[in-house]
Parts: sequence; structure tokens; C-alpha cells
Amino acid sequence: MINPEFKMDDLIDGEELTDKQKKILLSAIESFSEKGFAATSTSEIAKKAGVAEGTIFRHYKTKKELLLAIVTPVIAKFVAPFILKDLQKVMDQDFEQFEDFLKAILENRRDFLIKNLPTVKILVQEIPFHPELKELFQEHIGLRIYERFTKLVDHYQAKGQIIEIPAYSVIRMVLSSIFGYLIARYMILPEADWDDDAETERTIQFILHGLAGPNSKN
Amino acid sequence: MINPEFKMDDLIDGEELTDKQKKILLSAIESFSEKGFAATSTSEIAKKAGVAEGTIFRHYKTKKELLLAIVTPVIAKFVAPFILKDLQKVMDQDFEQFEDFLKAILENRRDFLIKNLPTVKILVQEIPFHPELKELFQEHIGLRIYERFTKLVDHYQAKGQIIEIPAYSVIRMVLSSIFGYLIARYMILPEADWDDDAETERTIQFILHGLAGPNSKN
Amino acid sequence: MINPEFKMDDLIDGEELTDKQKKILLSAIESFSEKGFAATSTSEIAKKAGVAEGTIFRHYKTKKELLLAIVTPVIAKFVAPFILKDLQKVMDQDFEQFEDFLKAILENRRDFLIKNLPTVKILVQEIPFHPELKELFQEHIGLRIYERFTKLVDHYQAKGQIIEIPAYSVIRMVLSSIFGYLIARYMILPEADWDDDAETERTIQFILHGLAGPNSKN
Amino acid sequence: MINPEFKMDDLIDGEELTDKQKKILLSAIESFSEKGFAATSTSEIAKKAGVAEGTIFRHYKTKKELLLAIVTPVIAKFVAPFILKDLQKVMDQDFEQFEDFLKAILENRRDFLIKNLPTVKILVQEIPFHPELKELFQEHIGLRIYERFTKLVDHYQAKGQIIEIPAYSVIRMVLSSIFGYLIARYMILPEADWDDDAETERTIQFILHGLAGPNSKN
DNA sequence: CATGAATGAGCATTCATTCAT
DNA sequence: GATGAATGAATGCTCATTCAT
Repeated sequence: MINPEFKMDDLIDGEELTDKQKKILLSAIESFSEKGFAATSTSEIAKKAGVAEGTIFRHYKTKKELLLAIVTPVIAKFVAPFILKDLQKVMDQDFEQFEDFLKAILENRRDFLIKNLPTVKILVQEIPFHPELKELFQEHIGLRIYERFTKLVDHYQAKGQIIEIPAYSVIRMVLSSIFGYLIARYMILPEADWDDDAETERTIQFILHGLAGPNSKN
Repeated sequence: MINPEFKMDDLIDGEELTDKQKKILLSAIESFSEKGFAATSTSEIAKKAGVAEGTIFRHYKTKKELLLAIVTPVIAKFVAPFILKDLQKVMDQDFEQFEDFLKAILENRRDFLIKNLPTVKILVQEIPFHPELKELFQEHIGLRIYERFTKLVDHYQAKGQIIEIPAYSVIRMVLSSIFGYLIARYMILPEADWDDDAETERTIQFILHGLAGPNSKN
Repeated sequence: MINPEFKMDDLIDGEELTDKQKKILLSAIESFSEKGFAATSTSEIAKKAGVAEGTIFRHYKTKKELLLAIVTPVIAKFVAPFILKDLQKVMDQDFEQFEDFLKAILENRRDFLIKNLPTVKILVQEIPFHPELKELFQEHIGLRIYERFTKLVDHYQAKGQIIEIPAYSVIRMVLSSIFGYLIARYMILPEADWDDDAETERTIQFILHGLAGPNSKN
Repeated sequence: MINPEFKMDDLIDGEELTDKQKKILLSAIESFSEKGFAATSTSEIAKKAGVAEGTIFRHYKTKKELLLAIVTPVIAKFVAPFILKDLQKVMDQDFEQFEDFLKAILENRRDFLIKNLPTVKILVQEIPFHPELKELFQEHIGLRIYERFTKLVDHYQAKGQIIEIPAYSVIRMVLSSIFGYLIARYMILPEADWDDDAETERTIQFILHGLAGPNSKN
């Protein structure tokens, strides 16, 4: 959980991609996130990347394949830390309190999201229009994360730190709060003057008490 | 707050619109929400509406104007109940408890959102790509609602029902939780088997305790 | 058989086609027959027709549809005189001799082919690459004509004017000779100095004696 | 005439061609004959041949040169037996009867055509669109064959076996009949149930009697 | 020799928009 | 007010060809 994916992050832009390919990817990410997938033309991407239009199609058979090449790794990478084999073990030891766990995960995934903001933006915006994306997303997030998270919720419910409601409700609330913060922070009002530490802390406390229920004592 | 906008709703589809115009609007809403604004062609809308392509442009100078015609009233209508002159008065009387207010508003706005789901979907999806929309949105939601809501938050904070944190944080958390639920419910997993009443209640309790802070006693 | 299809011919270029549509058709015929279907670009056709490229696609959904619009009527029109109800009757009366029949049909169909040379050229050249065309051709020529022709062959065989070989062999030989002449005349060596009357007569005599067999007496 | 071109045939695929070159040629022949020259892409040929795209252009400067490399030898090879120095001699001795000559030549050239069907198909289909091909063809077939054939026709006309009509008419009729058969047999209705021996015999008799004219006596 | 990444012109087709009827 | 033919720029994509490795 602590381990940042400093290696994984480089997978997208690093791993065995030619210089031109990287430029294409980068340009596509920029344009897609700014104007949306459908409103971005391949010629525009080519121009921005400084390559011929044909070059794009040598690497990605279709425009959609280019989209998937951008967006697929982001899903995998987002999920990765949740399926580390020793997650549970580490957790039991390190995070006796749900609060500690929450802080760790929020910090870790927030860093990831911030670093991958444009890509995540693309993913979020395009999911409704591409069934394959939706499937991919549900398979990874919906299954991988849900599974792990359920155990965690059970764990903290047994300890009395989380109210007795279904795990999926807990997950929804936690994610809503976290993403709600990130979306407001980085997408809706990025130009506002944010006190990140304070807001993060507030969000954590909100979740914590929200999930602690009436018997909140700390 | 109780007052349903049975009149307002009809504004979109009703007020002085010819039959063809209604059909165009309806077809555009369907297509935009299914495939996105940029990926929808005017010819497709025309076909679906059973009108000639030219007819669309007789009523809406550009495709974008058509988008705005769809999306603008939804913003206005969503905000409407918050600016009813007697909101505050009604509120003081009817909702002594923050919980009651929350229930009322969630129920009311949820019904609105469900009824206008496709239009809201369009709004949410297109906002990032159209500065005018973003402005419109910030102006209405960001100012109207923020303003009113701040007073409300003050009100309940004075009563000790809400923890002492900035109003904008409260607003963010409440909206995150509500929209998080609605998005999960109607956009991400609409096909799942939801117990709406239970989930709504849980969401309200989550917000309530999350905002009550440590001194949660009920 | 004598009746020329002065009306039918006009069907292609006449019947309810807008001016632009006619120009498109004419330009496409010219280009297709000169450079082949695959080697002709729609932009070239548009330029030659003096219309915008989009206009072509308003009338013909695809380039292939344009090809079919050109080539289909030619098949129908070529076959038409063979399925005139009164063909047989007329024939019995007018053409006691196979020679007379041959002369009449060759003359009639030759005129047709000459008048439709570019279109026929397109048809002949594209048939091998378009299964639909092949089917259409076999259905019309292969069935309609074959059927009628078989009866004719029987008729003249009964009269002892044609040797006793299968009708399909007769048909093949007659068509080979006729088309062989026309192809040599108009496609392979159009620039040579042809004595059309003499060549036609020789071709007819060739077929006649070839089909009369050993007992040729005239 | 009897001499099969077992050496010549190998010219195309044999003589000093690298393995890759042969594969390229073979793949090109297959694709060209199936889809036509213009509709076949070099990348497709490369893929089918299992070579890199660049390799094609190492051997053939342009796509058209590849076409010519395929199609030129077929012309030469088709003509070859007609220009064997001893053709005339052999002929005089072996084929007293025009019928014998006809049988020999039809059989021989038919075998050749069948063996080279795809290549011949390409030649026939592309001739109209490539002036160089047309020239090449006229030069070889039109001159070589015409020249030789004229003498032959004279020869048999002198013997009274062929009617007194211009040699070019004779040639046209003979070739029309032969090619008419082959085209029907192998291109138009290859899937039909053909009695090759009978049809060949009928075709020969047709030509024979057709050319014998009224004084047909055998 | 062979490769395959790179090119940019060209392709069929679609687009939002206009305008005469 | 409504039509739909017409437009030409733009789109995603393919092409034959080149060239550094």
C-alpha cells in the first residue's frame, strides 16, 4: 500500500515505445482530455505529435485502438496496489485503525490520480460511450477492488469501526467521497484556492464518522 | 421545497414549441445522451425526429445551440427550488432537524434527476468541453445554490447539528454522496438489483453522521 | 425483335433523374470505362460532373452503389427484347430461316451494344470482381436468355437447320462469335479500318455453316 | 507444336528468382487475379508472401512493374510455339488437314491457358487500362501470330479447306470460338458440369464447318 | 538483401450548414 | 415554416513508395 508504483507508472510512456509512439500517445492524451475523444481528429493529433497522420495508424489500427491504448493501462495501474498479494498482511499490521487505512489509501490513490489526471479524465468521460471500456472497468474495478474491499470492510466491521451495512454501500460511499473531492478539486474548480491538507483531512473525517454511525466516539 | 415543478418540467417540452420542435429536442436528447454530443450527427437527429435536416437549423442556428437549448433549462430547473423566495421560511418551519431537510431535498432532487436523467447526463458529459456551459453551471449552481446552502449550513451549525467546517466542504460532501449514489445507481450499475429505499436511507445516515462529527449522539 | 428499344434506352439517362444526377452518371460511366472502377476516384467523377463530391453520395450511398446504378439497367435492357411476350410468335412468322433470325438479332443487339459500349465495357470488366454482378448477370442472361434460346434452337433443329448438339453449345458458339466480333471491332482494334457489313456477313455465315454441320447445303 | 514448353513455363517461376521473389510473384498473381490490379494493395501482397513491404519494391520499382513482370512472360510464352522456326515445316508434314492442325493447336494452347489461368485472367483484365500492355500484346499476338497464321490460312485456303475470306477474319473467328469456349468453361461457369472432350470436339467441328463454308463435305 | 517504420497524398465517406423552392 | 438538394471542408483511414538500419 505504501509502495508507490514508480515502476508501473513508467509502463505507459516508457516500456519499449519508440519516440514517435510516445509523442503520439502524449498528444492524443492532451487532445482527448481537452476536447473529448469524438471531437479530436487524428490529423490534429498527428500535427501536435509532429508525425505524419499515417504514422498513427501504423501503430494503432484505428482511432479507438489509440483510445484503448491510453486508457487501458490506467485502469490496470489504478487497481494494481489493491491486488498486491501482501496487501492484507501489511494492512493487518500497519492499519489497526480504519482511519489509518483510509489515510494511506486516499493519499496513495490521490497521488496516482493527480499524476494521471488527463488520462483518468479521458477514461471517466469515455466510459459511457464505449461498452468495451465499461466492461473493462467493471471487470477490474468492480471485481478486483470490490473483492478485496469487501474483506477489508468485514475486517473493520468486526472491529466495530464500521457500521453494519453492506460492503458495497461502504465502498460506494468511500469512493463517492474521495472522487467527489478529486473531481471538485481538479476538474470543476481547479483554479480555486484549495487547502489540500485540510480538505483531505475533512474528507477522511467525514467518511470516518459517516461510516462509524451513531456510536461514533472519537 | 415541497412544491413539485410540474409546471417547470413542462417548460422544456411544452412552452410554445411546435410539434416538430419537440420531436427534434427529444431525438437530440436521446442521441446526445447515448452517443455524446460530438458523436451525434444532425442528420441522425433529423431522421429520428422525422423532419428534414434543414428544419433543425431553422430552429437552432447551430448544432451547439441545440445542445444549449437542451441543457440550459435543466440547470435552471435544477436550481429553481433552491431560489424559491419562501424556501428559507418554509425550511425554518418544516425542517428543524438537518436530517429532515436532507431527506426532503434528496428525495425531491432525486426525483428530478431521475425524470431528467438523459438531459442531466448530457449536461454532466458536455460541461468539460464547453466553457459557456461551465460558466452557466458555475453561475447557477455555484452561486445560487452555494449562497442559499451556506445559510442553511450556518443555520444547522448554529443548532449544533453540523460540525464546524466551511460550508463549501459541507456542500461538496453532501453533493458527492448524493451524486455518487445516483451515478452508481443510474449510470454505472443500472442493471443491478438495488434496494432504493435502504440505499437512500444509508446515504442519508452516512451524510448525517459524517457531518455530525465525533459528537454524534443519535 | 425489330422493335428497337428507343424508349428503353432513355430509361437510364432519362427517367426522373435530376440534371446533376445525370451528369454524375455520365461522368462515372466515362471514368469507369476508361480507367476501371477501382482506379477511378469519386473526387474525379465529381470534378468531371461539375458537382461537389458530397453530391455523389447524396444520390448513391457508396461508390459501389453508383457502379450498380450504371450497370444493372444495362443487363435488364440487354435482355429485354428476348422476353417480349410475342417474341416467339413474331419469330415463327418472320424468320423461317435461322439465318434471318441470326441477322435480325445480331443487328439489333449490335446496335444496342454500340450505343451502350462504355457501359457494357464496365459490366464486362467488373463482373469478375463483384459477386452480386455475377449473380445478376447469370440470373438475367443465364436464365432468361438461355430459356428462350433453347426453344429457338429446338425449333431450328427440328427444321434441320441446326446440327443436333446441345442448345447450350449452340448458344455458346453463337455468342462467342458475335461478342468476339464486337470485342475485336470496338475494344481491341477500334482504330482499324473495318468493313462492318462484310464482317457481319462473314460472321453470320461462319455461325450458320458452323452450326449447319456437314450437311451444309446453301 | 508438339513440343511442350516445360522449360519456358519455368521461366516465370524458375529462372534465377530468389525464394522471396517467387513468393511475391505468386502472391501477386493470386491477388491480382482475384481482386484486380487496382484493388490489390502492395501491403496485402507482402503479407500473403510473408515478406516485408519494402522487399517488393527492392525487386520491382513500382507496383506496375510487378504487374508487367507477371504478365509479360505470359504473352511471350503464349506466342512462343507460333514462332518456332520449324513450325511451318512440321506443320506441312503433320497436318495435312486443317482439322488436325486445329485440334493440335487448340489442345496445346488450351493446356497452356489452363495452366496459366490466373495470369491470363490478369492479362485480359488489365489490357484495357494499360497502353503498354496493349502495345505489347498487339506487337506479339497481333504481329507474330497474325503473320504466321496468315500463311497457314493461305495454305489451307489453297487446299480448299477454308473458305476464301480474309485471313484476319479467319483468325478472329477461330480465336473467338476458342476463347469463347475457355472463358465460358473457366471463367463464367467453372462450377458447371462440363464434358470437356465433347465440347472441344463440337467447338472444332463448329470452326471447321464455319470456315469450310457452303462446300462443306465431310 | 531484407526490413519495417515513416511518409503525405489520396481515398471514400460524413459533416454541419445553406438556400432556393 | 418546412423541405431536401447541394455544398466543400473535414474525417478516419489506406496507399505506394522511400530509406536508414
